Amino acid sequence: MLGEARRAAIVAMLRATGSVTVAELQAELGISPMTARRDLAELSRRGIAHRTHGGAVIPSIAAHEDSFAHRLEAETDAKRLLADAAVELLSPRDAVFVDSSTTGYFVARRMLELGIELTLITNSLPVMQLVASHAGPNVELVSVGGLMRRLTQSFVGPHAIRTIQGHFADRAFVSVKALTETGMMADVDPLEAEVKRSMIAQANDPVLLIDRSKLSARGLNAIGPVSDVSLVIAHGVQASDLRGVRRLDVAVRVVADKMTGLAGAGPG
Amino acid sequence: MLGEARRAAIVAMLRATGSVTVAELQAELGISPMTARRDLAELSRRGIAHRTHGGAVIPSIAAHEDSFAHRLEAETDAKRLLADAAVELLSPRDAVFVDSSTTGYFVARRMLELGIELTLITNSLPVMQLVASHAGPNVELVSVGGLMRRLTQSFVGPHAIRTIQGHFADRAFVSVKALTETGMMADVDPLEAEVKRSMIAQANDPVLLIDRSKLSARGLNAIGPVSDVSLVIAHGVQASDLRGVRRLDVAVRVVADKMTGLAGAGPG
DNA sequence: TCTGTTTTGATCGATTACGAGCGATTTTCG
DNA sequence: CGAAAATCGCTCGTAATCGATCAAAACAGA
Repeated sequence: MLGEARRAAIVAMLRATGSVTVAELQAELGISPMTARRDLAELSRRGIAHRTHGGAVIPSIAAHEDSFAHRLEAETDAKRLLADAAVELLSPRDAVFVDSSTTGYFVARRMLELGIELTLITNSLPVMQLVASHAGPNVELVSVGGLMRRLTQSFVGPHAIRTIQGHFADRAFVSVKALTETGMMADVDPLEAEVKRSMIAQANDPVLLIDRSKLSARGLNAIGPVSDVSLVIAHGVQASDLRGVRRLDVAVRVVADKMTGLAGAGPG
Repeated sequence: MLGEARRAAIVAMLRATGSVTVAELQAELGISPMTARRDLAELSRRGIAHRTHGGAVIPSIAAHEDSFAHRLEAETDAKRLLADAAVELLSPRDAVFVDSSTTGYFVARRMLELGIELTLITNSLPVMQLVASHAGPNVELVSVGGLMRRLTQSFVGPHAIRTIQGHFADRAFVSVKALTETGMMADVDPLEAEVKRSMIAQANDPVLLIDRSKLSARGLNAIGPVSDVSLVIAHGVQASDLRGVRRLDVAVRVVADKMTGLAGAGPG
């Protein structure tokens, strides 16, 4: 039996029941456990199967990879540091845009912890929940309306844009999926990209927050040149990663881990 | 059984009933209590489940226990009956306004329980949370934006109005604080009243849901005559209470408690 | 046939999942 | 409020699984 045909059979079994075990493959296809593992590894690499101990499941079962809850777990320290740096910029009674990134969620949480009096404008449902349940009475919340995106728990679309354009804010805290070498900000979802673009446009001092994980991903939908923001706060990136930012002469602040040195490279 | 498949099964049980216990998992899946606990801990880490003593619940239910439970506990039976009657009016693919009343919350929950495919347009944060965590993929959610009112966990103001006016819906389910003898609907908060008025205006078949508790209160801010809605569904009211409604010749359906005979037919 | 490449199978130390024991904690109930 | 019951989760032993590595087999081209 040809390798590719065998893998196709494995895919068929996966689709049928939602999962396969190595032992099943051994019995069903007459192959050794090692070959079964190699095939599953290959299918996992292609994104067709999600490898687990003893076998594999179809990705949709374990697809929470990109869900909000799962993203919260990744790079938590970095986001906390970014949030700390971000809230330092705030003054009482500021109006602030916060987007639907997990980094934005951390920023909002830090704001509430410090009890700063301000107005929050967001398209993120988790941020709304946060404010509704944890905020003191001196925090105003404005929700951007629109259609809900399940994956990111956020609201997008024309109504969201119109509401954003109806507000002027002192600052915006935005995080993007990708930052190219030419200094373009981009995101995977076009509607989400539009929201971020509008927030940046409607804020006096838009701030871009990025950590290392953001630089590898490729975003397809351009948001705009990084020169649209007045400050970039970064964590865990190398100088070469910020080439595009430097080229456009945007102020950068790099936050460092706790004890290892201090923040504040570059103008800013 | 594969670990991930087992956890997927747990998630399915959670979604079906809203909660699971360790003992249930032990019986249903044939696993040890320790494994059940480990799975629940993992799902909790992913944000899919909220751990409790003896088992776990869906996160949003836990969240509501703090903020919303108090109002929800009042007149629960009445609201459930109203909700049952309300969802009977729905057809697949309807677009529906739901306001920020607790009755509206019950209606939304009943819709999701029945898995009806529809588009929900709401200004209620709890309803949004409900849809975000409980709804299947065939439910669309549109959030009305605007300023958050802490007391009712809802969004109001000009941006909310504009978003509502940008939509036409098949139905609207609205509950009001007061219904006068002359047939005027009213509410205590002017902004909230404005939202309800807009929802009624933008729906083909607006429906007013009222229980006895609504008739005693006095609302200061007029919403409009009850003749603006095409149907009133009431519970626990006496004929005299509905004088204003009858005067304006609006269709009324009175839902009765379980076994005591129904007005307007239909299963209660 | 010979030789080089690719695929498959077997070995084995390391890793991981699972279940049982048990003291600590929480809940229930008198 | 105190005691009993249930639940929790830490720890450890066992069993299954994993994947790196190397050898055998299948295959291709000269």
